[in-house]
Amino acid sequence: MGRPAEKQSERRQDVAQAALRVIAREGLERASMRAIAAELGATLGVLTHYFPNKDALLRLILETVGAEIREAFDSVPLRRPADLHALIGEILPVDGPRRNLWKIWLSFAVAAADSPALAREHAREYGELTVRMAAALTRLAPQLRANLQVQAEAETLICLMDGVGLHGALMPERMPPSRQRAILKAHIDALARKETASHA
Amino acid sequence: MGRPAEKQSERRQDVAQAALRVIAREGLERASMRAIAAELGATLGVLTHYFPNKDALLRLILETVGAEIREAFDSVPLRRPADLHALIGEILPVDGPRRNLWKIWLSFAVAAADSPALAREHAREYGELTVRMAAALTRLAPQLRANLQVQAEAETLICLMDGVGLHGALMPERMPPSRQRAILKAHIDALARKETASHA
DNA sequence: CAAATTAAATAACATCTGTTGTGCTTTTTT
DNA sequence: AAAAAAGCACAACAGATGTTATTTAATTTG
Repeated sequence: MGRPAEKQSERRQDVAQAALRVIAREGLERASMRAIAAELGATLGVLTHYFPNKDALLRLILETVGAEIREAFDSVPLRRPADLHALIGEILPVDGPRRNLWKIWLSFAVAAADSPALAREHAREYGELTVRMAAALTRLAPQLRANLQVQAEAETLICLMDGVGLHGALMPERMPPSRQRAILKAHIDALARKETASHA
Repeated sequence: MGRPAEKQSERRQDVAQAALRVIAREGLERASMRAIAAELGATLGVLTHYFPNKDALLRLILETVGAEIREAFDSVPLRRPADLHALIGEILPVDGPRRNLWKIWLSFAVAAADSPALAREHAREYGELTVRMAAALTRLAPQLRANLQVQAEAETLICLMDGVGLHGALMPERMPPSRQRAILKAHIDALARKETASHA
């Protein structure tokens, strides 16, 4: 009863999936209504029937991508600090599908800068990711550095992932999967290193 | 004599600056030829006279932004590790102009994913940044961690900056300047901490 | 089975896009 | 001063875009 509870009549998702394929293949700016309809093997009528306008369609796509990222996050059980390696391996753009997901995600991030509606949705998704990351670090806290600031480290980790993901998705030659993993492994290992009590 | 040495007849730069203002204000996708011409207080004739097509104009803009970022990089003398704080303060999206620069930069990063011409220019700029960062760390090496891998740490630092910059530029409420600086300060301080000899 | 709702195709719209061509004015060159 | 070139405005183009009817077919409801 909390949320609007719009009915998601399957076909809406078909449209969203077709749109995702177009965006992944040709970019967000070339994902026109007609291109999406063609990808679906249908006509504009379908799109206009299920969505009041293009913005509504784009919002559903953003939500869909956000859900996929959240699922990837939740699919990894976090018991030991080393499990964070599996988590980042599940999320980073290490293969075609994941590169596409990142590409789309970043497209929306940029587009959201000029669209309040998208920006709201986008900020919400990031909020959920941060909460998840902070929860993960809290759960692992006993096995991490003693004086670790969970909230701050969660944000840092997300920023580092976004930076590596940005390079990995948009410049794969310069930032191949091996280097993506190496960078985040080094950072995570530093979190798990209990000996040093920092400078203070 | 190394580079093509195209003459940059001032007016070309005027066009580029007008385009930059439009992109900063309304986003890359809404930066049409006509919008740029209007911003310049002229007509389409000016643009078509100085540029063979829109792509050439966009490439000049990307190059201009890259030059600004490089200048910011070079404006900070790096003698002590703490100077890195000043460097990141000079580059990160901590105020309006710099947020705009990042927004434009990220727009091009995403657009480059579907435009080979832009991608080449973009990769070149990133190459130069990485070289600069690696050179900076090499210069500071004697005052940093003993077993520090310069190239790897330079890439990590750039990724972290890009991640923080992405959040700072596109979601300023969630990533204000203070937090941007805090995140990078923590990372840089860890590089400068000489005591710990790591795990090996 | 009839009526009503849903699904989808088709066509038309006004607007915006990058590009091209033409002509006028100013500046530079010879 | 004559000739040439550069700078730029203006108009027109073909095509794409989101949106809005209008119609026809399929499905559900009574």
